[in-house]
Amino acid sequence: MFVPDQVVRTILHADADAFFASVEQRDDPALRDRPMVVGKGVVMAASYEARRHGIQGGMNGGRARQLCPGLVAVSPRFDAYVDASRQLFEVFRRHSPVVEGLSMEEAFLDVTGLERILGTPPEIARRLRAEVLDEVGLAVTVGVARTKTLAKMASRAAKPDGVLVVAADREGAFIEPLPVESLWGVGPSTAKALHELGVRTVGQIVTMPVSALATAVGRHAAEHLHAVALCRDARRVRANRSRRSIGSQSAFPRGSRTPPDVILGEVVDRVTRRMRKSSRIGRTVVLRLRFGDFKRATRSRTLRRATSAHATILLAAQSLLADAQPLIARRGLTLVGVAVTNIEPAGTGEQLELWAQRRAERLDAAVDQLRERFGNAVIARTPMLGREPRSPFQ
DNA sequence: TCTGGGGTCCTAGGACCC
DNA sequence: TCTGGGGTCCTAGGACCC
Repeated sequence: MFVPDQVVRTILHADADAFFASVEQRDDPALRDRPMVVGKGVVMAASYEARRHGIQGGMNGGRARQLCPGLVAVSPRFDAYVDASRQLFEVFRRHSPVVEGLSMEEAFLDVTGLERILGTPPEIARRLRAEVLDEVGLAVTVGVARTKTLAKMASRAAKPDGVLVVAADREGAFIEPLPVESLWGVGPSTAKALHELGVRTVGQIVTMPVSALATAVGRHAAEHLHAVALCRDARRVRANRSRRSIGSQSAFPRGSRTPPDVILGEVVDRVTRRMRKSSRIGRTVVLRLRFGDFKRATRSRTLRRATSAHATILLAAQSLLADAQPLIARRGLTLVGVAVTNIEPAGTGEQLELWAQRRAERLDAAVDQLRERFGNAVIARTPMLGREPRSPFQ
């Protein structure tokens, strides 16, 4: 017999405010209380002082300077953000055994049943914020509610540097007046489709039959929207979610002099390095392209077995790029990316392979050093275990 | 002012199998 | 031999998020 989950859960959504920008302001007092952004070409993060001038993430740097002439732009320091993120999650994990990270700077925490150990949810939220500020030096906003969607929207509404608890009997009052585009998961396209139905607020979604919503946004999205607008969202906080893909991409101006296959090599290098570092292998290679008109296309190929070998993944990516050559010749190319999906942890056999690859990399580096010292003529590489790579395709 | 880099999830059609 | 239902896998595209 189906037994519904009757437990009323309490979920926290904790989100560091303007993360990259706040780390920069924390580390450089000269940047504090000033409109500043991280990223010189494109705004990757904007401080709240910059946001007051209308500057947003993703915006072009020139436009941002136009909006705020005194704007300071700094280059990103990813190592510092990775470090801050690690500290942030250490604090999160002290406040709940079930922490689901959504990005470097935000997570859901399931605090159901922790009242006698850690206190009431508002108390947990207050202490979590105080500890992050004290230990990491960053402001975190926390939303508390019964479901993920409500917790996420509560923290959004409480930003910056705030807490919002949505009590079970206040859920409708909180969510219904909000515009549809404030719903987590509703972007420009879905918002437009809803507006065309005359639906502007979350409350209005409830008044629409699901079938009418479905004609505009598809059945699955319609059912999801309807449920979420009624504050029904049974998704649990899931700890230990493993990643589904590892990718990298590189954008360049149209007509760039560097040939695409050179860029492809660099991109594959970054991807396979990260795969090996995290002991993951993957089976599907996805080539991402963006053309001169900024429209996008993907091409993918699934290999016989999962791998993280640079040569295999490069070969697959090169062959996909060759297939797309007619398209590229016609439309021009402005971005090349490679993602590997169907990711799994490397098993014993693959661990050996990874070990061999790392050894080969070290050997290559040693050979390069010798060549530098003694010149090319002296050093000859004998092919090791001279096995020709077989076609990776099915 | 032409728009970075890293991800997730869903859809839909075709191939293939039982 | 034909038809149908149900399932999985692969490929391509799109929406959305930080």
